[in-house]
Amino acid sequence: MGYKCYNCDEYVDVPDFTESVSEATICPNCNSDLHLEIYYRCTNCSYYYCNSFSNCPYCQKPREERVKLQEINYTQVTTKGDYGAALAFISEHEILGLDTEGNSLDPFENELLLVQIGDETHVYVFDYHWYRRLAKELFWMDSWRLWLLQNAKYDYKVLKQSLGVVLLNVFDTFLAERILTCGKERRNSLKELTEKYLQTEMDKTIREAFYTMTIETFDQKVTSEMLEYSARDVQVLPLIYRRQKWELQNNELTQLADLEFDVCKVVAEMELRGIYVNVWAWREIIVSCELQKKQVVDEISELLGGKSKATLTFVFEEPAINLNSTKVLKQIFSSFGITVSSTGDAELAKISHPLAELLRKYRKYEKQLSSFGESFLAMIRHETSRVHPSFQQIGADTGRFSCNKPNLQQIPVNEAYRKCFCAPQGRKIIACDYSQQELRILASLSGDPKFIKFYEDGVDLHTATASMMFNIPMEQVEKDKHRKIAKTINFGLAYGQGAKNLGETIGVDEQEATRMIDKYFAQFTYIRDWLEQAAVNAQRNGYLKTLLNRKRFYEIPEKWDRDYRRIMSSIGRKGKNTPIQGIGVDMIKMALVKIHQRLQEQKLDAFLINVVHDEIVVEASERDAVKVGKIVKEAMEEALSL
DNA sequence: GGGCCGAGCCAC
DNA sequence: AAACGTGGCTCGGCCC
Repeated sequence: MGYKCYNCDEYVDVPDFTESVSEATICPNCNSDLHLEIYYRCTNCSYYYCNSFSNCPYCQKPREERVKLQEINYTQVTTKGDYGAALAFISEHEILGLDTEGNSLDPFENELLLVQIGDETHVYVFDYHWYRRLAKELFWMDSWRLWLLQNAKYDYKVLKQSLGVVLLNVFDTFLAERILTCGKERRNSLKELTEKYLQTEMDKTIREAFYTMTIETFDQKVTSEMLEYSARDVQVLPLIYRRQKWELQNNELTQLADLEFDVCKVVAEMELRGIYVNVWAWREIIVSCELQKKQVVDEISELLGGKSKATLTFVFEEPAINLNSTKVLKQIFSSFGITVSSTGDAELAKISHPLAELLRKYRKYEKQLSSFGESFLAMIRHETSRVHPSFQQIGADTGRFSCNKPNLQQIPVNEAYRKCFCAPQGRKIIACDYSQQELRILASLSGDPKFIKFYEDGVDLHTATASMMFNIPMEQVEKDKHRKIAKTINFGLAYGQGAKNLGETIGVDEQEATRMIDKYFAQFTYIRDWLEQAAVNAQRNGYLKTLLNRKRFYEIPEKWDRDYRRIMSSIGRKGKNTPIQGIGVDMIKMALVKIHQRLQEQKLDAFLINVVHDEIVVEASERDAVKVGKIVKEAMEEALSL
């Protein structure tokens, strides 16, 4: 690939001119910047080229000029005439941008101030005088209309919460961009999308003015500038949509995008519903934790008190020593003549000193009290008496959800905590998870006949693996010896775990662990080969795909990078894991959509409340619980075949 | 006093 | 030298 310097017309050869090129290259002739980030993609042959060509260098098709934003053309609906014109305009268009403005990002506190609807030619802005009427008279759920939104989850929640309106077909430019660039730097804001696709600057600071307003002060405070910028947010949506749609089609990602857009609505509903927490039971855990923590702290004080002031001066400094500080802990250990590189649990376990043991206990209670203590309860909303977490639908680059405020995907497995997530009076919780989902995916992807047979025969997988590895009959497999090793390897597999780490987990040296791994792979050659091939593909191609074509990019370092080997081996491990995790994601997301649809179709008193990677949680009335359980099970099983 | 980052630890 | 994938939360500690 080559291009001309825009300054001196020198022709420069550049190895790979791709979408991801962002840094400017210097022209060897005149030293001016070549601005590689300005690129065009041929609409005929998909070839990328820079702005020094007026025709595609590959197929000669004339360059398609960048979309120029027209002057913003908007109407604030203030009269019946405006309203009528707006409704007529909307009913004529099957693809429309949609956005809302309010005074809070929290849908429970948000006061809806504006609803903007339109396309690149015209935007109608509805304020509180009109949007309620609009909500009644506009058929939002028209199945023939596609709503374009940036971060549809938010507006879906706001519209449902404020106006009781539900959107049917959505295209989310935020999610579309995430799908197109997964693994690359995240630049998904409307401002960044506008810069990328439309080469236009967008000022988002005006938005902040809405946060200072209420419906009462709206009429006095609103300015034409604010209206104009709210309209601008909608104007750009159809333009961005067209380019993203084209990119999605080219990458065979349309099906995946449609799935994610469906999931988006499910997630919005899930966040609005929230999940019930038994506050009383939760507080019981806190109280018992505090008691036990106090005991441990007392024991530690006693232990440290025995040291003389001379060697432990820092211990007696005010305020009392901070056991949460790793710096202080290291000092304390050194005063006992123990040097530690880390104060993590694995290190502490190796130290045979009463302090280490006490600290491990202290850590446990401290973690429970800080992350899962009163701060968790503070997130319960008084409006619903439930916690309403925020799910990031493609939070991880593998496609997995992430979750925060609170993160319901990291509740301790401890029964006491899990029991707190119960159903309110007269309702039931239904939770289903895939059994050994990722291992089964690996078995299927690799096609390993021995592994698959284990599953078909329904034997205990880890025992069978051990029997095969050590060449002994199943009956002779010892649980704490052979099976434990097999189980650890099975789980470490999908992550690309190495000998050193395996050795530490099962308590043997690195050499011995290497032998174990060799024995394992000697039996399961298909798995060995598949994992190796996945790693190579990731390193060679710079991306990997799942069965639904979900694509994750890897940034391949330059060969001369001094971290080249480290980064490449990391990409290899990610490559082994990504298809496995990613296919798990495809499955659970398909199941979510199916469950949501069927619960609605059958008008059951039930709704989704949580999803934890391979587990789906539904809350249902006692009356419908059995039916709902069946639906969840069936939907999850159907997704298995993808 | 807020932003940022690493350490440590919770989950799958 | 590191060598286990994907996240979020809280804390200490450093910087401005």
